[in-house]
Amino acid sequence: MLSISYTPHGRGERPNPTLSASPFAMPELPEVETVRRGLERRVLGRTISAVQVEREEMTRGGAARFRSAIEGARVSGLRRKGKTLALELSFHDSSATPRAPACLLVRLGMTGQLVVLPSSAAVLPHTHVRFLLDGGPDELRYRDPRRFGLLRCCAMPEADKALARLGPDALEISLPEFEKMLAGRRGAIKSLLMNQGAIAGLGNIYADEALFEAKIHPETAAGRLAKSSRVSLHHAIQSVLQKAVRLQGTSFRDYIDIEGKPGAFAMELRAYGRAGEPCVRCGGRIRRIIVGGRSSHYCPKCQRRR
DNA sequence: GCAAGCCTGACC
DNA sequence: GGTCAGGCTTGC
Repeated sequence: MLSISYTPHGRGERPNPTLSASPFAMPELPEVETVRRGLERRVLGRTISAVQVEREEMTRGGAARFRSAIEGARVSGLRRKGKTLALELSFHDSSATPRAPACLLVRLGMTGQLVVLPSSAAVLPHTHVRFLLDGGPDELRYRDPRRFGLLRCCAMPEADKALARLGPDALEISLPEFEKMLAGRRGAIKSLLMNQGAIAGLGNIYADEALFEAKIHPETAAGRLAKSSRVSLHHAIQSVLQKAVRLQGTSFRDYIDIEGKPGAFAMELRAYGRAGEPCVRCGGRIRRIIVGGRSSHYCPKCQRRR
């Protein structure tokens, strides 16, 4: 089994105790970055010779249009902003009507997976689109049991516009940008971190982890964070995401290796999903509350409200 | 019935 | 600029 990408459940890896409550690790920025790197190795520079749409509504705008917009394209670039992947498509056909560069935007939602497999491999349930590469022998498949994901093929300017609607990437945002983003915001910091238009890439899991690292209560008004808290939160976001990018890379390698090492998926979550457990820092009890309609996990003792 | 990410619409 | 609720889907 050759998977170029992030897949929540590999074959042969042991379930990770810290994730046992929620079997699917949601694709947030680190998982999407892992997918991007995998695609860079396996798909960049290759030509999508045919597209097979198994489920029309995944393509927005219709299967026929989707197919004709992509077939014959070479994957000339792979970008990521936040949790959105952009496959840049170029055409070098000799036809009378040359086609302008286009872009395939992919959002994995909750359970989306992009996988490169031999075309002969069994097609798993919930596989919605298959992209045949260079006329075979393998293909890129999009699979998404819950179908919260999005595939959209559009012209380049339109794709840029869509990406511009996202806030700065959470791995790239500078401290001044981050502070500007916080300024004047009266809502809960947790909600703001999950607002993709403000900062792109954080989901529920890493938002909780970053707030835990920075010792900030999730309901703190974003614009009222002290300078020291702004600095430590900015730093926590970067370090939590960087660590996760490293670990997902590891999990990916172990996934293709059937003998994957135990703990391959061990993203050590210190707050998320640990309600009722002792805080690893102070021994307090991790609490779960709802902030902005989302479950939030924090330590009431070391993440004090201010 | 709940959880996830993201959208939309209602409302202040 | 905010919040809140509802809807989508599936597996636990």
